[in-house]
Amino acid sequence: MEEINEKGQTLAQFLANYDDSKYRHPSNTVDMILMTVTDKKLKLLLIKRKDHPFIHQWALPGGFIEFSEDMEEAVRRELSEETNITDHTYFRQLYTFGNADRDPRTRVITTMYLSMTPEENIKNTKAADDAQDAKWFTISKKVVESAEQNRTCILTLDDEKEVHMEYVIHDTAKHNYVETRSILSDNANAKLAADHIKGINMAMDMLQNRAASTGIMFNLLPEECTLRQMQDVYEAIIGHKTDTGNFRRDIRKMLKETGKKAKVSGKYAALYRFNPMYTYLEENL
Amino acid sequence: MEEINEKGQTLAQFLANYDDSKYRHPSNTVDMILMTVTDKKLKLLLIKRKDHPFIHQWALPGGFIEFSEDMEEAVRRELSEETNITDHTYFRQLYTFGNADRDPRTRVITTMYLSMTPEENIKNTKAADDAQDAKWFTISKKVVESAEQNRTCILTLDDEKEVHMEYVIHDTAKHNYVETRSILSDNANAKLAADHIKGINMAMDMLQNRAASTGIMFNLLPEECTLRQMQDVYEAIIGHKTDTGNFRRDIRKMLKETGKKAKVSGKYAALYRFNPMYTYLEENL
DNA sequence: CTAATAGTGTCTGTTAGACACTATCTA
DNA sequence: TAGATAGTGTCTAACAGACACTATTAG
Repeated sequence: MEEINEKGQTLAQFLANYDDSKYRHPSNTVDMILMTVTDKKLKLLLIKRKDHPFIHQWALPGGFIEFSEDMEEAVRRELSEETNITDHTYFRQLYTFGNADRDPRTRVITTMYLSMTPEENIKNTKAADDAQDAKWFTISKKVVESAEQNRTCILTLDDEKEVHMEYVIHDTAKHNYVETRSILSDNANAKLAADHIKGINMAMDMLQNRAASTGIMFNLLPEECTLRQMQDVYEAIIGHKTDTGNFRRDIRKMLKETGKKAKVSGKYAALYRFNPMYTYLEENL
Repeated sequence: MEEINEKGQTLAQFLANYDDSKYRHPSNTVDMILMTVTDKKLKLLLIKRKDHPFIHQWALPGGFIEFSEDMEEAVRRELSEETNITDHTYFRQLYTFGNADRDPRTRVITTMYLSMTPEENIKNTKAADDAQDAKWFTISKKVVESAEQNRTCILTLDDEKEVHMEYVIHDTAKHNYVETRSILSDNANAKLAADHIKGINMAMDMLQNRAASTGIMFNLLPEECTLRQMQDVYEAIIGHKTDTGNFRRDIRKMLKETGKKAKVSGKYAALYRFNPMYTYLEENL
């Protein structure tokens, strides 16, 4: 039985008359916060823009969503355009930024995705069409001051050669939300395009928060790895050293033994793999 | 100093030549998951669509984002269009759904917001232009089976008269993500439009997860309330009874005393208010 | 030998679940 | 009086932080 609306139209008739060209529409993009760990340091991929707007500023890789393309398809396409990353890379939606004035070209609504991959998966990183350069930056976020309703953190992005970006992040607890302000620090010699610092900050919050209680960090590790490798990645995420005994005691709950051993700096260390049963803890927003 | 791109253009010149009309653009909407608690039950506002597509189906209130309007402005506008809700209503972004085929009219990318308000704030709920009806549904999500890598829940939406919607939600833990499937149950006599069940399910997950560890539930309570009122709201969210002694012991950490007392069913009970210092725990995604 | 890393054991204070209990008011 | 709700106290097992410890290998 075909349903009919108040004008007596069937769905097919309604769609035939539907016209969305009367209104101007925003552009939609996906941006990727792509992380890996190399040399025991957490890294973020940034590109240097070669055109307006935000010319010569560092930005998250990303691009427009095509009209008939799912958002996840757009993310996968961008991932393979920017790097030679395989299809199995982990990514998850983080947040959608859509302030009316966030891009001077037109209204741009961007959905940011957090993506992670082990070092071994990154074959080469090419600078895409819109980029002058693409670089992996060491990223860290550290709390410098914490009071009852305020917290101050320093988020740094450093290429360990010439580029150093540093933001002071102030969080203030209001009645039912947390207000976050990000200020470019004086010792920075470059800056991030648009509102990208907001997404990067949210990604760091999420990662640091979930590192201990979920298996999220295993997306930065090879399938089989030693406890020491795990602890190195964990410490790269949270930004400080942690107790080895406690770390091992707690992480074991998430692991399966492989029976294999690998030689790591002299001694033979046991290899473990993540027990996917623990993916469960991650599910919740 | 004015920056110049490879074509020798300043930003102003670049923008003057920028034209986004060559590509067809998606439409962008905001949808609201608006909850309250009445009669010790968690409620969700749904509207019955009066036109194609999804005609006569129950849907989340929402609408198109105007070209020059911030997303949060669109949410506030929709909130006041659907209800007489004041400006102080809590809302937070949940997720953006943008599958290419999710709406038969055109490509529609929708960002869902979870919004909560105490019962007292809802003066009247009007059916908007696009709606035949607007109703508050009792919502609950309960786990019915839980194994190592699988979980089955039942999510019900019931108007306690004639409409009963029921979905079976299957979660399966994969290597690094959780796959969720939602199936309309046989005992349902109505259904939700488009993919709205997905957002509602995510909202319930988030609420249930954060109810114990954050102050999120205080958005459903008047500023000053008794411990019993809090426990009622908490139980409405998680869907089952909880131990009164333990609940009181734990919730006290988040409260400030007011010194006032209110008469609740005979006895005088102390009134408390939420200590916003605890907003902090909520911040993290 | 020392330095570095793999890996273990233990003590302690805090927390979460279970449950038993008293007090006060209404019907 | 019974029944409901306000509000408290206690026992226990699990957990998290701090820290001391052994074992093996490279240089």
